[in-house]
Parts: sequence; structure tokens; C-alpha cells
Amino acid sequence: MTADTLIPVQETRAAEASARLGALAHETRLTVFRAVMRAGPDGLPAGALAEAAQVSASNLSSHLNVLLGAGLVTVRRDGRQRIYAPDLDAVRALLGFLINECCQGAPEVCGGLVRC
Amino acid sequence: MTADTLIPVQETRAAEASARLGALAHETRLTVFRAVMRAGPDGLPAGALAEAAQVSASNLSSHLNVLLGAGLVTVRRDGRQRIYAPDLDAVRALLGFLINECCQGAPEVCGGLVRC
DNA sequence: TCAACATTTCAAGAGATATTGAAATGAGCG
DNA sequence: CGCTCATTTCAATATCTCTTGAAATGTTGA
Repeated sequence: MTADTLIPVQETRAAEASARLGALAHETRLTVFRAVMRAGPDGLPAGALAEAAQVSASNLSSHLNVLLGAGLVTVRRDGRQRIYAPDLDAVRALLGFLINECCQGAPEVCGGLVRC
Repeated sequence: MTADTLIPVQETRAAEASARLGALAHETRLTVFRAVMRAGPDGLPAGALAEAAQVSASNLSSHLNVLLGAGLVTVRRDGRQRIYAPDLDAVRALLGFLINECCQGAPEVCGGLVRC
């Protein structure tokens, strides 16, 4: 039995959400994340992301680690490149958290944002 | 003409979004924000929020300043209390940004999150 | 006017995060 | 094998961000 077995679900959800929000709370990372989302499951190699975000390879790499740590993206190897793709379940979970947990008291905020 | 007149809209949007994400990217602030959203336009006094988040008044106050700075909440005075309420336009804008800008490449992520 | 209350402001120390450049890893190719 | 390319790791420095407690602000009610 690990430590987090004892933590109520709601708390881990909030902790996870705030970690993910933190990962997106940086202009470079938000740019990178958007590029990765746009690319979809095929993903993009680190080089393309460094280009898109206009940062050095090593700087990009550390930002990618934050996104990975938050579970928002995944990596796979392809030859000498590393391909980053979105973790769509995580993204869904984050949006779901924001919409359900945060807009509960104000449903009008959430309505009309997604075409049905 | 101020400096930001020259910055493209898209860039300010992203900057604003990442500032707002940063404001939510802290467990205490996320808790406070959720309480404020639940309270709706009536809002809640700082004291109630300190209680809800289980932090000292001064600590709470500095977190509230971050949320205010990001434009996610508003304050008004009521006697000796200060009442914090959500800025629903800002919340809408943030959710809209995430859904439109970030899920563009993967609309299936966004579908099905809001009951229609 | 004074005391009590709700809250904010301030300063300081601790801790986390960002950025850089140089060095390491590991794959592919001649 | 030895090069080169794509990327990560590392260490150092610089820069934010948190938290705390004490002091200040402004409001109300006796």
C-alpha cells in the first residue's frame, strides 16, 4: 500500500489538475503544447518543436520534461529523433476537471463553448 | 500608443492565457478559485476563503492578489469585509482559449465534455 | 474617540523554476 | 570503426514564487 492510497480521490484530482495547469502556465510550454495538439497522435520531433517555439534545444528539452512529468504529452523514439505527441486522455481529464469542478457553480460559463 | 499596441492579438491571448493558467496552477489558489466559482456573482468574503483553503489571512491575501492580477476574480468592499467574486468573462475566455486554440488539432478531445 | 475586527501590506528567508552553454548519449551512415 | 546528427543531461547562475509574522489600513459599533 503506497502513500497515495490514503489520499482521497478529490485531492489527487486537484493536485493533478494544478500540476497540469502549472505545466501549461509558461508561454514557451503553451506554444509547444499547442503545436503538439495540432500535430495530433502523429506528434512532432523535438527539433520541430524547438523551431516552433524559437528556443534552444536544451531549453526545449527541459520544458518537454515538464510537460511529460505532468502527463500531458508522451514520447517515442523514431530513429535519431524523439517524437512528442499529446496524451489525449490527460487533456480530456484536465478540461473535464475545469469544466465540472470549476464551473459547477456557474454553468452558464461553460455552456456554448463547444459546438454540439 | 502603448507598447502592447504593437503585439499581435494572438500573442497577447497566449500570454494572458498562460498568466491565468499560472494563477490556477497552485493548489491553494485552485481551491480558492473553485470556492469563488461555486459562490457565483455574490462572491465570498476573504475570511470564508481563508477558512475554505485552510491558510492564514495573509497567505490567502497574497494568493488572492495573484488571482486578481490574472483577472480571474474581482473584489468589492462590503463593510469591513472584502468580497471576492469570479470574473466570468475571464473564465469563459480562458476555457474558450483552451478549447479552441489547444484542441484545434484534436477536436475529439473537446467533444462530449459539456452536456448540450 | 476607542477598541475590536477583517483584511492587506511589507520584509525576509526558503524553496522552486528558468536559462545557458558545455559535455554526454545514442542512432544512423559511409 | 569513426562521424555526424538529434537530443538530453548537467551544473551554475539568475530569477521568480511561497510562506511567515509583524505592522499598517480602514470599518464598525460602543
